Amino acid sequence: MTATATRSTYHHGDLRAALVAAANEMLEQGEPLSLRALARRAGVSPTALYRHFADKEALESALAVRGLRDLFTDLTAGKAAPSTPKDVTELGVRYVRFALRRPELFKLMFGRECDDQDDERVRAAAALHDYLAAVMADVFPGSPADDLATAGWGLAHGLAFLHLDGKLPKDKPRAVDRRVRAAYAAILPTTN
Amino acid sequence: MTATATRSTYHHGDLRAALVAAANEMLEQGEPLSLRALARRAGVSPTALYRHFADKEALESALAVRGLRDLFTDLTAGKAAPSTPKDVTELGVRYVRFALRRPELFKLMFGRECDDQDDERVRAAAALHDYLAAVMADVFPGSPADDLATAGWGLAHGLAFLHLDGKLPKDKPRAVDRRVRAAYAAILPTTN
DNA sequence: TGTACATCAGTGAACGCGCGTTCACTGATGTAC
DNA sequence: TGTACATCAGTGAACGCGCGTTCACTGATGTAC
Repeated sequence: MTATATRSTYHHGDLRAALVAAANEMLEQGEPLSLRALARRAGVSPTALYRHFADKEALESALAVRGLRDLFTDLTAGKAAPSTPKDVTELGVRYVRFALRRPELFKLMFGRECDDQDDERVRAAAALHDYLAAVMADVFPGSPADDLATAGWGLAHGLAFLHLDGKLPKDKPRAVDRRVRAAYAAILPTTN
Repeated sequence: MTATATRSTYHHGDLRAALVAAANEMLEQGEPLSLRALARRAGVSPTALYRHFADKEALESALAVRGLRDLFTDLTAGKAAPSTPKDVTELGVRYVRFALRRPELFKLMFGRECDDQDDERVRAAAALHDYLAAVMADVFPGSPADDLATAGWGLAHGLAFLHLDGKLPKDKPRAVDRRVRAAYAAILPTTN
């Protein structure tokens, strides 16, 4: 199933999957995404990509969808539904961790106007947003859930980008976690 | 004093200032910054820029410094020192407005690892950060001012980018203001 | 006041680069009879 | 079971693009005597 399975055949086997995997590797290593570089990494001619993606934007959209789903999974995995302000804080911590672990993917997902023609992408983004709003409504009943969700998301997003772009120090992951927790603690209602 | 004052002379008069102004125009119009496009807009050969800036990064740094100072001015202008949570909220509103009014400049200032060799730039960024921390210490005495400043900044920054990148609707400026206010109101301690 | 000359601020052509994309193609695969 | 042929998934060369930057240059300016 891996890229090596059908190695040395002219036909690749599952080039599309291999391309997505290679693109993710590049993004995780902080390399900017270029089709030519991607083809090089996948050991294939630049033209071959066009068998599987209409153009660069289509590839990026596919990656963004995958990223949105991964983020959603990261946020929801392994925990019961968040029910306390502390749980909300941990959501923020995970959000920032994701951004720092996969910086270029994160920028690809969020750091540009997105292609709203892509249904899958719209749905993946909406799922994320709805989930956050639902959590907030649960944790802070009575408050306007939408405003809280916007605030909670905005804070996580801002902290993520400030770290990503070197405006807050990101050298030590533990220190980043601590800073995120402190920020949420300083600000969330009923937390202190 | 404007670019037209010494028009049609071989020597420009004040090309450096004209370049910075033209670059600001480009950024405000959402055009990506390229030296060649900038030269075109300034009506000058691409080589001429190198009389005034060592390279592209130097130009960008100069623009970022200017942007940081403008933002600082925007935040502090026309008001007494902020003293209430409401004042803090207005700071956030102004921050987001700045980002939406000058999107490319904002991304230039914040949306990348910056050149910390540039003393002016480091100082301008520090001034901003110190100011926010001081305001927070004033408005919320007793709370850990640094954490609050990080949170307040992070929230403004996140809301700015979410709007900028189309994750929150930015069509109507008034609606954006309202959304920012609501987010701060939902979250700031002692505000509600 | 006029001239010689250094300096300064531009020009125009050219460089090499990596990019996304298109073109005409060919080798491998699968299917119908 | 074997063969003919359509289809599919790649290749390799080439396109035009805008970019940042360098080079050798020239026209304008200012200064010393």
